[in-house]
Amino acid sequence: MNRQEQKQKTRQNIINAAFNLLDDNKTLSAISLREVARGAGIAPTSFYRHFKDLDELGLTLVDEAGLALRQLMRQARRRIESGGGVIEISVNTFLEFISANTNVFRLLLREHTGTSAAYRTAVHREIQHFVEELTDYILEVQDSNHKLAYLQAEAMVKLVFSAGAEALEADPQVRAQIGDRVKQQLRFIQLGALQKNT
Amino acid sequence: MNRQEQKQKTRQNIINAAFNLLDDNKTLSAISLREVARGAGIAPTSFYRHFKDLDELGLTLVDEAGLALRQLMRQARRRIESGGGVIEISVNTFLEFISANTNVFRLLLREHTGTSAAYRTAVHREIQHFVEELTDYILEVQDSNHKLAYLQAEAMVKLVFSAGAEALEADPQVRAQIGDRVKQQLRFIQLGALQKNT
DNA sequence: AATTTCAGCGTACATCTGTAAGCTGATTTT
DNA sequence: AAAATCAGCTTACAGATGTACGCTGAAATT
Repeated sequence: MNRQEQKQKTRQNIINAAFNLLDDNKTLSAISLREVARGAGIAPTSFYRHFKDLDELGLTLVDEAGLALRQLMRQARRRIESGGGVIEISVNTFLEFISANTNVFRLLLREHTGTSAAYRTAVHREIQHFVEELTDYILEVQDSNHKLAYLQAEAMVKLVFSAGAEALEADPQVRAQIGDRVKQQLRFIQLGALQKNT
Repeated sequence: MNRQEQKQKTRQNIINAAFNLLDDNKTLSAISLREVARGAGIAPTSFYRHFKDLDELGLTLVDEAGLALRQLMRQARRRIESGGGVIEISVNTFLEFISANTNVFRLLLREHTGTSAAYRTAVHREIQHFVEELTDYILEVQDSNHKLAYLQAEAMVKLVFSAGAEALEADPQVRAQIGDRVKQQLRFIQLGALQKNT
Protein backbone atom coordinates (compact mmCIF):
# COMPACT_ATOMS: atom_id res chain seq x y z
CA MET A 1 0.00 0.00 0.00
CA ASN A 2 1.16 3.46 -0.96
CA ARG A 3 1.94 6.03 1.63
CA GLN A 4 -0.66 8.34 0.14
CA GLU A 5 -3.20 5.57 -0.01
CA GLN A 6 -2.59 4.75 3.61
CA LYS A 7 -3.05 8.36 4.58
CA GLN A 8 -6.27 8.58 2.62
CA LYS A 9 -7.49 5.50 4.38
CA THR A 10 -6.76 6.90 7.81
CA ARG A 11 -8.44 10.12 6.82
CA GLN A 12 -11.52 8.17 5.86
CA ASN A 13 -11.35 6.35 9.17
CA ILE A 14 -11.44 9.68 10.95
CA ILE A 15 -14.42 10.81 8.92
CA ASN A 16 -16.26 7.57 9.54
CA ALA A 17 -15.51 7.72 13.23
CA ALA A 18 -16.95 11.21 13.37
CA PHE A 19 -20.10 10.15 11.56
CA ASN A 20 -20.52 7.24 13.92
CA LEU A 21 -20.28 9.52 16.91
CA LEU A 22 -23.43 11.24 15.68
CA ASP A 23 -25.29 8.06 16.56
CA ASP A 24 -24.74 8.74 20.13
CA ASN A 25 -26.51 12.05 20.45
CA LYS A 26 -23.60 14.24 19.59
CA THR A 27 -23.42 17.47 17.65
CA LEU A 28 -20.40 18.26 15.54
CA SER A 29 -19.49 20.87 18.10
CA ALA A 30 -19.88 18.28 20.82
CA ILE A 31 -17.52 15.65 19.52
CA SER A 32 -14.01 15.81 20.83
CA LEU A 33 -10.79 15.32 19.01
CA ARG A 34 -9.81 12.52 21.33
CA GLU A 35 -13.06 10.67 20.80
CA VAL A 36 -12.63 10.86 17.08
CA ALA A 37 -9.04 9.72 17.31
CA ARG A 38 -10.07 6.82 19.50
CA GLY A 39 -12.74 5.85 17.01
CA ALA A 40 -10.30 6.05 14.14
CA GLY A 41 -7.70 4.02 16.00
CA ILE A 42 -4.99 6.65 16.03
CA ALA A 43 -3.27 8.73 18.68
CA PRO A 44 -4.97 12.02 19.52
CA THR A 45 -2.16 14.10 18.15
CA SER A 46 -2.06 12.21 14.88
CA PHE A 47 -5.34 13.84 14.07
CA TYR A 48 -3.45 16.99 13.13
CA ARG A 49 -1.71 15.20 10.29
CA HIS A 50 -5.09 15.23 8.53
CA PHE A 51 -7.04 18.22 9.75
CA LYS A 52 -5.96 21.56 11.10
CA ASP A 53 -8.94 21.72 13.42
CA LEU A 54 -12.08 19.99 14.50
CA ASP A 55 -13.82 22.72 12.54
CA GLU A 56 -12.06 21.65 9.39
CA LEU A 57 -13.24 18.11 9.96
CA GLY A 58 -16.74 19.40 10.59
CA LEU A 59 -16.88 21.31 7.34
CA THR A 60 -15.59 18.26 5.54
CA LEU A 61 -18.45 16.24 6.97
CA VAL A 62 -20.98 18.84 5.91
CA ASP A 63 -19.52 18.75 2.41
CA GLU A 64 -19.82 14.99 2.29
CA ALA A 65 -23.40 15.26 3.46
CA GLY A 66 -24.11 17.78 0.74
CA LEU A 67 -22.64 15.42 -1.80
CA ALA A 68 -24.95 12.66 -0.63
CA LEU A 69 -27.86 15.03 -0.94
CA ARG A 70 -27.05 15.74 -4.57
CA GLN A 71 -26.82 12.05 -5.33
CA LEU A 72 -30.22 11.73 -3.75
CA MET A 73 -31.60 14.37 -6.10
CA ARG A 74 -30.12 12.69 -9.12
CA GLN A 75 -31.61 9.39 -8.13
CA ALA A 76 -35.04 10.93 -7.59
CA ARG A 77 -34.91 12.59 -10.98
CA ARG A 78 -33.97 9.36 -12.67
CA ARG A 79 -36.86 7.57 -11.02
CA ILE A 80 -39.30 10.27 -11.95
CA GLU A 81 -38.26 10.10 -15.56
CA SER A 82 -39.17 6.43 -15.63
CA GLY A 83 -42.68 7.49 -14.70
CA GLY A 84 -44.79 7.85 -11.58
CA GLY A 85 -46.17 10.65 -9.43
CA VAL A 86 -43.55 13.26 -8.68
CA ILE A 87 -44.52 13.79 -5.08
CA GLU A 88 -44.95 10.11 -4.42
CA ILE A 89 -41.56 9.20 -5.81
CA SER A 90 -39.69 12.14 -4.33
CA VAL A 91 -40.91 11.52 -0.83
CA ASN A 92 -40.26 7.81 -1.06
CA THR A 93 -36.76 8.40 -2.33
CA PHE A 94 -36.11 10.87 0.42
CA LEU A 95 -37.32 8.53 3.12
CA GLU A 96 -35.20 5.74 1.71
CA PHE A 97 -32.25 8.06 1.81
CA ILE A 98 -32.88 8.77 5.46
CA SER A 99 -33.07 5.09 6.27
CA ALA A 100 -29.89 4.32 4.36
CA ASN A 101 -27.86 7.36 5.39
CA THR A 102 -29.30 8.08 8.81
CA ASN A 103 -26.30 9.86 10.18
CA VAL A 104 -25.78 11.95 7.10
CA PHE A 105 -29.28 13.30 7.39
CA ARG A 106 -28.92 13.65 11.14
CA LEU A 107 -25.90 15.79 10.56
CA LEU A 108 -27.69 18.08 8.14
CA LEU A 109 -30.67 18.34 10.42
CA ARG A 110 -28.76 19.10 13.58
CA GLU A 111 -26.29 21.52 12.15
CA HIS A 112 -28.99 23.34 10.26
CA THR A 113 -30.15 24.80 13.56
CA GLY A 114 -26.94 24.12 15.39
CA THR A 115 -24.64 26.37 17.33
CA SER A 116 -21.92 26.94 14.77
CA ALA A 117 -22.67 29.71 12.30
CA ALA A 118 -20.19 28.22 9.86
CA TYR A 119 -21.92 24.84 9.83
CA ARG A 120 -25.33 26.46 9.68
CA THR A 121 -24.54 28.44 6.57
CA ALA A 122 -22.80 25.45 5.00
CA VAL A 123 -25.88 23.33 5.49
CA HIS A 124 -28.12 26.16 4.41
CA ARG A 125 -26.23 26.36 1.15
CA GLU A 126 -26.81 22.69 0.46
CA ILE A 127 -30.51 22.95 1.16
CA GLN A 128 -30.71 26.06 -0.95
CA HIS A 129 -29.26 24.11 -3.81
CA PHE A 130 -31.99 21.57 -3.26
CA VAL A 131 -34.63 24.28 -3.39
CA GLU A 132 -33.26 25.74 -6.58
CA GLU A 133 -33.24 22.42 -8.35
CA LEU A 134 -36.82 21.86 -7.36
CA THR A 135 -37.75 25.35 -8.52
CA ASP A 136 -36.35 24.62 -11.96
CA TYR A 137 -38.16 21.35 -12.08
CA ILE A 138 -41.47 23.00 -11.19
CA LEU A 139 -40.96 25.60 -13.89
CA GLU A 140 -40.39 22.85 -16.41
CA VAL A 141 -43.45 20.79 -15.71
CA GLN A 142 -45.93 23.17 -14.21
CA ASP A 143 -45.89 26.45 -16.07
CA SER A 144 -45.68 29.06 -13.37
CA ASN A 145 -43.59 32.16 -12.85
CA HIS A 146 -40.25 31.99 -11.15
CA LYS A 147 -41.18 33.68 -7.91
CA LEU A 148 -44.20 31.50 -7.36
CA ALA A 149 -42.28 28.38 -8.25
CA TYR A 150 -39.57 29.32 -5.81
CA LEU A 151 -42.01 29.87 -2.98
CA GLN A 152 -43.61 26.56 -3.75
CA ALA A 153 -40.30 24.75 -3.88
CA GLU A 154 -39.08 26.28 -0.65
CA ALA A 155 -42.23 25.36 1.21
CA MET A 156 -42.07 21.82 -0.10
CA VAL A 157 -38.46 21.31 0.85
CA LYS A 158 -39.09 22.65 4.32
CA LEU A 159 -41.97 20.27 4.85
CA VAL A 160 -40.01 17.34 3.56
CA PHE A 161 -37.06 18.06 5.81
CA SER A 162 -39.39 18.56 8.72
CA ALA A 163 -41.03 15.23 8.03
CA GLY A 164 -37.60 13.68 7.71
CA ALA A 165 -36.77 14.91 11.19
CA GLU A 166 -39.77 13.08 12.55
CA ALA A 167 -39.05 9.99 10.54
CA LEU A 168 -35.57 9.86 11.95
CA GLU A 169 -36.85 8.89 15.36
CA ALA A 170 -39.76 6.72 14.29
CA ASP A 171 -40.30 3.02 13.64
CA PRO A 172 -40.38 2.00 9.97
CA GLN A 173 -44.11 1.55 10.35
CA VAL A 174 -44.67 5.08 11.63
CA ARG A 175 -42.32 6.30 8.95
CA ALA A 176 -44.75 5.22 6.29
CA GLN A 177 -47.49 7.25 7.97
CA ILE A 178 -45.24 10.27 8.12
CA GLY A 179 -44.59 9.80 4.43
CA ASP A 180 -48.28 9.71 3.63
CA ARG A 181 -48.92 12.79 5.69
CA VAL A 182 -46.24 14.87 4.05
CA LYS A 183 -47.38 13.74 0.62
CA GLN A 184 -50.83 15.13 1.29
CA GLN A 185 -49.37 18.35 2.58
CA LEU A 186 -47.22 18.70 -0.50
CA ARG A 187 -50.35 18.30 -2.58
CA PHE A 188 -51.97 21.15 -0.65
CA ILE A 189 -49.08 23.35 -1.62
CA GLN A 190 -49.10 22.24 -5.20
CA LEU A 191 -52.81 22.84 -5.55
CA GLY A 192 -52.62 26.18 -3.78
CA ALA A 193 -49.74 27.40 -5.87
CA LEU A 194 -51.42 26.37 -9.10
CA GLN A 195 -54.60 28.14 -8.13
CA LYS A 196 -52.70 31.26 -7.18
CA ASN A 197 -51.04 31.29 -10.53
CA THR A 198 -54.14 31.23 -12.68
CA MET B 1 -36.29 39.35 52.66
CA ASN B 2 -37.62 35.93 53.41
CA ARG B 3 -35.44 32.92 53.14
CA GLN B 4 -37.83 31.42 50.61
CA GLU B 5 -37.98 34.61 48.63
CA GLN B 6 -34.21 34.79 48.47
CA LYS B 7 -34.03 31.22 47.27
CA GLN B 8 -36.62 31.91 44.59
CA LYS B 9 -34.61 34.89 43.47
CA THR B 10 -31.39 32.90 43.18
CA ARG B 11 -33.25 30.22 41.29
CA GLN B 12 -34.45 32.82 38.85
CA ASN B 13 -30.91 34.11 38.53
CA ILE B 14 -29.79 30.65 37.54
CA ILE B 15 -32.54 30.36 34.96
CA ASN B 16 -31.74 33.77 33.52
CA ALA B 17 -28.06 32.97 33.41
CA ALA B 18 -28.82 29.81 31.46
CA PHE B 19 -31.02 31.67 28.99
CA ASN B 20 -28.32 34.25 28.47
CA LEU B 21 -25.78 31.57 27.69
CA LEU B 22 -27.89 30.63 24.68
CA ASP B 23 -26.87 33.93 23.14
CA ASP B 24 -23.44 32.68 22.73
CA ASN B 25 -24.05 29.71 20.49
CA LYS B 26 -24.67 27.20 23.19
CA THR B 27 -27.06 24.29 23.34
CA LEU B 28 -28.63 23.25 26.61
CA SER B 29 -26.43 20.20 26.54
CA ALA B 30 -23.43 22.41 25.92
CA ILE B 31 -23.76 24.74 28.85
CA SER B 32 -21.80 23.78 31.91
CA LEU B 33 -22.84 23.91 35.50
CA ARG B 34 -19.92 26.11 36.34
CA GLU B 35 -20.77 28.59 33.61
CA VAL B 36 -24.32 28.86 34.84
CA ALA B 37 -23.17 29.27 38.41
CA ARG B 38 -20.76 31.96 37.34
CA GLY B 39 -23.53 33.76 35.50
CA ALA B 40 -25.85 33.50 38.45
CA GLY B 41 -23.19 34.74 40.85
CA ILE B 42 -23.07 31.67 43.05
CA ALA B 43 -20.52 28.98 43.81
CA PRO B 44 -20.62 25.97 41.49
CA THR B 45 -21.73 23.64 44.22
CA SER B 46 -24.56 25.89 45.32
CA PHE B 47 -26.28 25.01 42.09
CA TYR B 48 -27.36 21.73 43.62
CA ARG B 49 -29.45 23.55 46.21
CA HIS B 50 -31.82 24.39 43.36
CA PHE B 51 -31.56 21.67 40.75
CA LYS B 52 -30.62 18.05 41.01
CA ASP B 53 -29.01 18.12 37.60
CA LEU B 54 -28.29 20.22 34.59
CA ASP B 55 -31.00 18.16 32.96
CA GLU B 56 -33.51 19.31 35.52
CA LEU B 57 -32.58 22.90 34.77
CA GLY B 58 -32.89 22.20 31.07
CA LEU B 59 -36.38 20.80 31.38
CA THR B 60 -37.35 23.80 33.48
CA LEU B 61 -36.17 26.07 30.69
CA VAL B 62 -38.15 24.15 28.11
CA ASP B 63 -41.21 24.44 30.31
CA GLU B 64 -40.74 28.18 30.57
CA ALA B 65 -40.37 28.39 26.82
CA GLY B 66 -43.57 26.42 26.38
CA LEU B 67 -45.33 28.84 28.69
CA ALA B 68 -44.19 31.75 26.58
CA LEU B 69 -45.46 29.98 23.49
CA ARG B 70 -48.92 29.67 24.97
CA GLN B 71 -48.98 33.31 25.87
CA LEU B 72 -48.08 34.01 22.28
CA MET B 73 -51.06 32.00 21.09
CA ARG B 74 -53.41 33.80 23.43
CA GLN B 75 -52.18 37.13 22.21
CA ALA B 76 -52.58 36.13 18.57
CA ARG B 77 -56.13 34.97 19.21
CA ARG B 78 -57.01 38.21 20.93
CA ARG B 79 -55.68 40.22 18.02
CA ILE B 80 -57.52 38.12 15.48
CA GLU B 81 -60.78 38.62 17.32
CA SER B 82 -60.39 42.36 16.92
CA GLY B 83 -60.36 41.80 13.20
CA GLY B 84 -57.81 41.36 10.44
CA GLY B 85 -56.49 38.57 8.26
CA VAL B 86 -55.69 35.48 10.27
CA ILE B 87 -52.49 34.62 8.47
CA GLU B 88 -51.32 38.20 8.42
CA ILE B 89 -51.84 38.69 12.13
CA SER B 90 -50.55 35.31 13.21
CA VAL B 91 -47.29 35.62 11.34
CA ASN B 92 -46.77 39.17 12.54
CA THR B 93 -47.41 38.18 16.12
CA PHE B 94 -45.05 35.29 15.80
CA LEU B 95 -42.27 37.40 14.37
CA GLU B 96 -42.74 39.96 17.11
CA PHE B 97 -42.46 37.17 19.62
CA ILE B 98 -39.19 36.08 18.12
CA SER B 99 -37.82 39.58 18.29
CA ALA B 100 -38.92 40.06 21.86
CA ASN B 101 -38.04 36.59 23.18
CA THR B 102 -35.14 35.67 20.96
CA ASN B 103 -33.54 33.22 23.30
CA VAL B 104 -36.77 31.52 24.18
CA PHE B 105 -37.39 30.76 20.54
CA ARG B 106 -33.77 29.87 20.01
CA LEU B 107 -34.10 27.32 22.76
CA LEU B 108 -37.18 25.73 21.24
CA LEU B 109 -35.61 25.67 17.83
CA ARG B 110 -32.31 24.17 18.87
CA GLU B 111 -33.63 21.58 21.23
CA HIS B 112 -36.31 20.53 18.79
CA THR B 113 -33.60 18.86 16.73
CA GLY B 114 -31.07 18.71 19.52
CA THR B 115 -29.15 15.85 20.99
CA SER B 116 -31.19 15.17 24.11
CA ALA B 117 -34.19 12.94 23.54
CA ALA B 118 -35.79 14.31 26.68
CA TYR B 119 -35.58 17.91 25.49
CA ARG B 120 -36.68 16.95 22.01
CA THR B 121 -39.87 15.31 23.18
CA ALA B 122 -40.53 18.13 25.63
CA VAL B 123 -40.30 20.68 22.83
CA HIS B 124 -42.27 18.45 20.52
CA ARG B 125 -45.07 18.36 23.05
CA GLU B 126 -45.23 22.15 23.14
CA ILE B 127 -45.30 22.43 19.37
CA GLN B 128 -47.92 19.71 19.21
CA HIS B 129 -50.07 21.78 21.51
CA PHE B 130 -49.63 24.64 19.11
CA VAL B 131 -50.74 22.46 16.20
CA GLU B 132 -53.81 21.24 18.03
CA GLU B 133 -54.94 24.72 18.90
CA LEU B 134 -54.59 25.74 15.29
CA THR B 135 -56.48 22.65 14.17
CA ASP B 136 -59.39 23.60 16.38
CA TYR B 137 -59.32 27.12 15.10
CA ILE B 138 -59.38 25.96 11.49
CA LEU B 139 -62.31 23.69 12.21
CA GLU B 140 -64.16 26.65 13.69
CA VAL B 141 -63.73 29.07 10.86
CA GLN B 142 -63.18 26.97 7.80
CA ASP B 143 -65.54 24.01 7.79
CA SER B 144 -63.33 21.06 7.06
CA ASN B 145 -62.95 17.59 8.53
CA HIS B 146 -60.63 16.96 11.42
CA LYS B 147 -57.98 15.02 9.57
CA LEU B 148 -57.67 17.59 6.83
CA ALA B 149 -57.61 20.44 9.31
CA TYR B 150 -54.88 18.73 11.27
CA LEU B 151 -52.73 18.22 8.21
CA GLN B 152 -53.22 21.83 7.29
CA ALA B 153 -52.37 23.04 10.77
CA GLU B 154 -49.29 20.90 11.03
CA ALA B 155 -47.95 22.08 7.71
CA MET B 156 -48.59 25.68 8.64
CA VAL B 157 -46.87 25.43 11.99
CA LYS B 158 -43.88 23.75 10.43
CA LEU B 159 -43.51 26.48 7.85
CA VAL B 160 -43.88 29.20 10.45
CA PHE B 161 -41.26 27.67 12.70
CA SER B 162 -38.99 27.18 9.75
CA ALA B 163 -39.40 30.81 8.78
CA GLY B 164 -38.78 31.77 12.39
CA ALA B 165 -35.48 29.96 12.25
CA GLU B 166 -34.43 32.07 9.31
CA ALA B 167 -35.70 35.24 10.87
CA LEU B 168 -33.63 34.57 13.95
CA GLU B 169 -30.43 35.26 12.09
CA ALA B 170 -31.66 38.03 9.81
CA ASP B 171 -31.77 41.81 9.96
CA PRO B 172 -35.14 43.33 10.81
CA GLN B 173 -35.43 44.34 7.19
CA VAL B 174 -34.90 40.84 5.88
CA ARG B 175 -37.24 39.61 8.56
CA ALA B 176 -40.10 41.43 6.95
CA GLN B 177 -39.36 39.70 3.65
CA ILE B 178 -39.29 36.35 5.37
CA GLY B 179 -42.64 37.21 6.88
CA ASP B 180 -44.13 38.04 3.50
CA ARG B 181 -42.78 34.87 2.00
CA VAL B 182 -44.20 32.59 4.65
CA LYS B 183 -47.54 34.37 4.47
CA GLN B 184 -47.79 33.51 0.81
CA GLN B 185 -46.81 29.95 1.49
CA LEU B 186 -49.44 29.66 4.18
CA ARG B 187 -51.99 30.87 1.66
CA PHE B 188 -50.91 28.09 -0.69
CA ILE B 189 -51.66 25.59 1.98
CA GLN B 190 -54.93 27.18 2.90
CA LEU B 191 -56.09 27.27 -0.70
CA GLY B 192 -54.92 23.76 -1.34
CA ALA B 193 -56.58 22.34 1.73
CA LEU B 194 -59.85 24.08 0.93
CA GLN B 195 -59.84 22.76 -2.60
CA LYS B 196 -59.08 19.28 -1.41
CA ASN B 197 -62.02 19.44 0.95
CA THR B 198 -64.68 20.32 -1.58
C1' DA C 1 -33.18 31.55 74.59
C1' DA C 2 -31.93 27.17 72.65
C1' DT C 3 -32.17 24.34 68.73
C1' DT C 4 -32.74 23.06 64.03
C1' DT C 5 -32.63 24.03 59.21
C1' DC C 6 -30.43 25.06 55.07
C1' DA C 7 -28.55 28.37 51.15
C1' DG C 8 -24.23 29.23 49.92
C1' DC C 9 -19.16 28.64 50.32
C1' DG C 10 -14.28 26.68 49.91
C1' DT C 11 -11.45 22.87 49.20
C1' DA C 12 -10.31 18.82 46.84
C1' DC C 13 -10.10 15.24 43.39
C1' DA C 14 -10.54 12.39 39.43
C1' DT C 15 -11.46 12.89 34.67
C1' DC C 16 -11.59 14.96 30.40
C1' DT C 17 -10.09 18.29 27.10
C1' DG C 18 -6.71 20.48 23.21
C1' DT C 19 -2.23 20.64 21.86
C1' DA C 20 3.01 21.47 22.17
C1' DA C 21 7.54 18.94 21.61
C1' DG C 22 10.19 15.64 20.00
C1' DC C 23 11.07 10.72 18.50
C1' DT C 24 10.68 6.59 15.31
C1' DG C 25 10.70 3.96 11.45
C1' DA C 26 9.02 3.01 7.10
C1' DT C 27 8.48 5.00 2.53
C1' DT C 28 9.99 8.02 -0.97
C1' DT C 29 13.38 10.79 -3.32
C1' DT C 30 17.91 11.75 -4.61
C1' DA D 1 23.23 3.48 -0.87
C1' DA D 2 22.36 7.84 1.38
C1' DA D 3 19.24 11.42 2.55
C1' DA D 4 14.81 13.43 3.22
C1' DT D 5 10.06 13.11 4.25
C1' DC D 6 6.29 12.45 7.16
C1' DA D 7 2.27 9.48 9.42
C1' DG D 8 1.84 8.17 13.73
C1' DC D 9 3.52 7.64 18.44
C1' DT D 10 4.60 8.85 23.50
C1' DT D 11 5.00 12.06 26.97
C1' DA D 12 3.62 16.21 29.14
C1' DC D 13 0.96 20.15 30.65
C1' DA D 14 -2.40 23.60 31.63
C1' DG D 15 -7.03 24.26 31.71
C1' DA D 16 -12.02 22.92 32.45
C1' DT D 17 -15.46 19.96 34.09
C1' DG D 18 -18.87 17.49 37.65
C1' DT D 19 -19.39 16.65 42.25
C1' DA D 20 -18.28 14.76 47.14
C1' DC D 21 -17.43 16.61 51.74
C1' DG D 22 -17.75 19.49 55.42
C1' DC D 23 -18.18 24.25 57.23
C1' DT D 24 -20.69 28.68 58.31
C1' DG D 25 -23.93 31.85 59.68
C1' DA D 26 -28.34 33.61 59.27
C1' DA D 27 -33.23 32.45 59.37
C1' DA D 28 -36.87 29.63 61.17
C1' DT D 29 -38.73 26.68 64.69
C1' DT D 30 -39.21 25.15 69.18
